[in-house]
Amino acid sequence: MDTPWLDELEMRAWVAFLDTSNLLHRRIDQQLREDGGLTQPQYELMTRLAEAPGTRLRMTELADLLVTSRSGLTYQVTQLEKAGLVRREACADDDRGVLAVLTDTGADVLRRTAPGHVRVVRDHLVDLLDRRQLADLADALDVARRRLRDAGPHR
Amino acid sequence: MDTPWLDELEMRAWVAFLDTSNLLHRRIDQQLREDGGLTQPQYELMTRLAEAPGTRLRMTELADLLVTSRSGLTYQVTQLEKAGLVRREACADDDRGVLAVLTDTGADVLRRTAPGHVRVVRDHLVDLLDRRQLADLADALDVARRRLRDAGPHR
DNA sequence: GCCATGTGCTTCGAATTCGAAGCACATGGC
DNA sequence: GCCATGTGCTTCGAATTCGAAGCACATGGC
Repeated sequence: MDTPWLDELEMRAWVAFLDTSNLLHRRIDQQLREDGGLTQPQYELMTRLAEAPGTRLRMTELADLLVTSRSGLTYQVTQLEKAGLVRREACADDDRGVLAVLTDTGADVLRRTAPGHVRVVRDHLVDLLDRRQLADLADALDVARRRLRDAGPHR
Repeated sequence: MDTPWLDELEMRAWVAFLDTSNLLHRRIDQQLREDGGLTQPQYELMTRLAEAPGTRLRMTELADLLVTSRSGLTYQVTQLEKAGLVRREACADDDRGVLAVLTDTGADVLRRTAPGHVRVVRDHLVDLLDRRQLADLADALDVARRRLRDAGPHR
């Protein structure tokens, strides 16, 4: 069970990943706050709903997509519901189930907020890389994502 | 000020980055919790101290390295101080300054915890990529990191 | 149909996070 | 030297996070 320590290159990649992820997260948070209204978790939640067929998803599916805890999702959906951006709907197939649905107001807010958000993502990551780098990044991280998802669908 | 939306490749890279970063973060958290004792922010904090000359850093420097808020850092250092893993020291040059110092106990705990942590990082990211991919990843994210750090040293 | 077990979501309390305000010392212009 | 302003860190209260426990319905064996 002896695990070799990270060598220089590995460490460089890992620390760069960690730092960039932290910094980007913080920057996005800041932009969204200034832009008013939404927090980062809320924005991501609504985005996933917007992309889903019928702009609605089961709570559990949504939690998995967002990589968040179920209780955390309950809280955020409740917040967004109070703000009128999302509503809950009973699930037809399963009486225990709950669907989170993006409201029209929610879709509007998302449309207004998106450009600023994309601007940040472009300025600090996407536009800094050429096509090949983007493709490589996507490929590399896809592998990791698949591994992570396979290893632990259990929460 | 019209910002082009992300095209398919850009979106793929961005979502892969977001997901991988969330998943990895969660996995690491889980491993550290099971391994007992430390949380992820605490582990990272102690690692940065361990790497620093004299295993000590000014609070502000540490906060910047960790990409966390100053108040958040105060809290975590206090926790670690209670646990005897870190201690505070007055700063010689500046009476306002505080140094966080890794204690011997802290270094021991870190040594015991590190292998399991590296194992997770290897299993879910580093070992999935070949040398070229690692180098490309490090390069790409270095560019982003530099941009993020330049754009906002202000908190 | 009954019941043991599983699943989906929420509630709960404790821990952690944040930014704004506060406090103490540092710095530089005069 | 005095004072206006800056900087380093902590305190504060409010918001958010989590996992464990709780509750309701679902499922499948018999």
